[in-house]
Amino acid sequence: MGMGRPRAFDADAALDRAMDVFWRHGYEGTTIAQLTEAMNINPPSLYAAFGSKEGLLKAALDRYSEKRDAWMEKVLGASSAREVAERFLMEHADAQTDPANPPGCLLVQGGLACGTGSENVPFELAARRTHTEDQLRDRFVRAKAEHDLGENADPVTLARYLSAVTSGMCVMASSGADRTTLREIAAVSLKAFDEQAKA
Amino acid sequence: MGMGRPRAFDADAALDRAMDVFWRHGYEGTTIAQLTEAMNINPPSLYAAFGSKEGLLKAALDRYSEKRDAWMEKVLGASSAREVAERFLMEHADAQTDPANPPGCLLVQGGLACGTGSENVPFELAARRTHTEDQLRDRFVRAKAEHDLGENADPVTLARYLSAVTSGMCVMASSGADRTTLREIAAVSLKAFDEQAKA
DNA sequence: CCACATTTGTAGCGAACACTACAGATCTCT
DNA sequence: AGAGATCTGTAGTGTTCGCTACAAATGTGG
Repeated sequence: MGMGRPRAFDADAALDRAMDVFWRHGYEGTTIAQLTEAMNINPPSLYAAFGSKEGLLKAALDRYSEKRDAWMEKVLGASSAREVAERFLMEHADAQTDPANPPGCLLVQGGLACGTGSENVPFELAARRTHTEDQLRDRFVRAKAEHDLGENADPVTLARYLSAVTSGMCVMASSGADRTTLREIAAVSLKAFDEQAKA
Repeated sequence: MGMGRPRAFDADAALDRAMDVFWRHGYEGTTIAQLTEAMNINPPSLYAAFGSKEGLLKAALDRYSEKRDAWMEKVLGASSAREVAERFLMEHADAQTDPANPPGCLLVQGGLACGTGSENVPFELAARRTHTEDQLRDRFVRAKAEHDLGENADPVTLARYLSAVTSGMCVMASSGADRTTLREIAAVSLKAFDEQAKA
């Protein structure tokens, strides 16, 4: 008995293309048509190889996790906890703005949705988040004028930092983090503020 | 000439219901059917009052911003920058876990999508984020055993904090934050780590 | 060369989506 | 009371979604 016609595309290369699409548009914002076009295959090939749209996402996440684990090994291999933290944060900043990939991280962006016809919704949301950030910044500008903040403290950076932390808390809250957990994060964040504020 | 039949529902109350649905399922994950059921009206009433699904979201965001502005006024009214930061962070922790609302913040959750049939995708993503957090925690447990971290430093809290910051950076990166901005956030975050680590 | 197994492309399936036509109901104003 | 205006509920519209039936194409083993 024969072994059947061989697959005419490279599954790993196709997965990389799919990962990029999911990363850019989120799981729900991605359509099968976008995926098949990016992967250069037809729907039956996709379903034969990955089972379903969700199966394809999981395969893409597995591939993403492989790269991430290799990267984490480098981070965790630092000789001190302090350097682990520094590498983790800085490498994240670089990875999330790497022009070779869509912005952000697949594990967060995958849950976002920017489907066709509602691309301006994320824009609208971002604008309103920025508004809060601006309010904080203005307050810190005033504080600096009142010598309530150090000479080298930057109101823009402080406001951005607080905004980033609360956005991160959002992500964790949506994953089920409880109030105690979020308060602990807030308490630790405040220490960074104290250090930065007296600069 | 007459003024027409009066509206049979309270627009503000309906808006609150819509806000809850958007908050819980994200914009794209929300269907008109879910909205009309929650608002207790029929599609034509929704479209007559708000124009479109996106128009309804904007109206809900406006209503959300009103409440948020009132809340921010309280925060910004603190007498010192330090207390502004503390209130901002702590009130966020509480607001995002307020059982009266869905978890998180509408301005972030609104961009998420948990449509019917893919509720497990956010779950899958969260599990993989937790994996990274666990790797960090284990590394910090080791660091503590090696007296590389203070006696009172909590590996779980430190790992959670770093995870929250990087998730927040994701949200900002997806809104267009550049590398320099993210590195500044990372640098500030590191100061909190230092303070916490020597505890 | 001939069964057999698997992939590929075309074409289209049922379901769900955002949205609306239409007719009857309910108001205000004269 | 009657005319004009707006809302309400029913029942759809066309489109797009994830997914698949089917037949032709392409491989292997006997």
